[in-house]
Amino acid sequence: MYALIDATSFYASAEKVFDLSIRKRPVVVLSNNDGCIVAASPEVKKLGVPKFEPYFKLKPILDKHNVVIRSSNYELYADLSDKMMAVINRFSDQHYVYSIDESFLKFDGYSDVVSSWYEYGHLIRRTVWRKTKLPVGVGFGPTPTLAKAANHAAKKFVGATGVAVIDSEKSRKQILANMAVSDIWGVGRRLTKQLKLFGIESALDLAKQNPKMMRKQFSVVLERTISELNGISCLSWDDVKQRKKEVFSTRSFGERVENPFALKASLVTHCSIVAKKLRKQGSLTKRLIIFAHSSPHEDNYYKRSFIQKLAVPSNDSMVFAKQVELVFSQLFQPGVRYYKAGIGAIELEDDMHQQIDMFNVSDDKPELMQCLDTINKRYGSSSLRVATELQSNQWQMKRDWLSRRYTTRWPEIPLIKCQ
DNA sequence: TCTGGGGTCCTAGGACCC
DNA sequence: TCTGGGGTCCTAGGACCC
Repeated sequence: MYALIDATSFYASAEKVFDLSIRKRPVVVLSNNDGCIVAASPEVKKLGVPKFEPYFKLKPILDKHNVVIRSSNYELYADLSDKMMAVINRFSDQHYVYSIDESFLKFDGYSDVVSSWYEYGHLIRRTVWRKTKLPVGVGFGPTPTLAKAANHAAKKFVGATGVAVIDSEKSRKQILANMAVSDIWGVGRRLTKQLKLFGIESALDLAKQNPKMMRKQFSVVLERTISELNGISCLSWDDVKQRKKEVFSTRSFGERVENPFALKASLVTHCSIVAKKLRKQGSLTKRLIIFAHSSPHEDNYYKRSFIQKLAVPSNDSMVFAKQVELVFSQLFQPGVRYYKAGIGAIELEDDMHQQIDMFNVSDDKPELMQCLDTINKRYGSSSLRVATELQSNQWQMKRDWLSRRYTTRWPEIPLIKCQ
């Protein structure tokens, strides 16, 4: 049995944890740079505000309903996420954190201990709420895809209680019949449109299709989804937990950047972020993508990108930074109003199975990186940095409605006023 | 006044080679 | 008589997710 647990409108709910004055009010959270709406509390969803639309387009509606606006406070969300995951972790010996607000639990041999999954789900919900003041939904199913579907039912169906279980043919059919195909994990806009041509509207319609035929017509991915919907596990636990095959760090700028120091500082910062992610999952990269471009919404769109092959696979921040240094004079074009830049690591390898280099040309300093990670983990992620990152901060993002970082900064700790 | 997220994976198509 | 393969690598763009 699998469970999928996720927080309801996580960012918006996270904003409400320490700010009681907005607990009952409609709240939206904007993406980096206050660009788009990325989270909306249930009160806002009722107004029909679409997600991922630019904020400035929806401002009139939001103002009209007196909606609270917040910038992404990623430091706060990441910390609350850690706390939430720590609580969820108690409920199974197999736990995989799938995203900042979602995680899978797997239960092998729990049937003797758990008499009712439904009750168990509510126990999880209550415990997470008591410990973190975050509302979560819990879905159980025999495959990851069905657990996802149950989670959807737990939150969206009429009379939903926050927990739903698929543990019989009856419950499976009932939930899938009431679910649109577009709500299935892995079925997006395009596929929905194509499936409609086949008369496939509900999740159950899709589940009834012949997997082999659908593979021919569409893809292996859809074949797997169909099997999963029928309770046949295709995504093994290891698949779900698979290492990333590529890792990126990109950011658009708060204001257009024309200063080369600012552009370089941003790229080197992305190097550090990517390298850290690689070290965390135990990977090395053979190739690095380095890119920067102007706004695609403006005239004279300018984009350059470089693919750098590394002599020896690496996950060293300094080695990556050196690659930026190598291409920078070709990358930077004076007069271009840069809008966004980033770094990507592609062609990843396992760092445990590396061939030793005969000529020892590697510049990697694993001990230094380990030391850097340890210090940054203990004293905050920006304690120790590559000097180039600090040459300019003119590329930082815009965050006009940032809340306090209640749990990670002493000066911003919540205050309780006593009368 | 002007404003438009971030991450990962897959696929189609072209270049190039034998 | 008329016809013409298959593999690898690279890249851009798109699909999908949150």
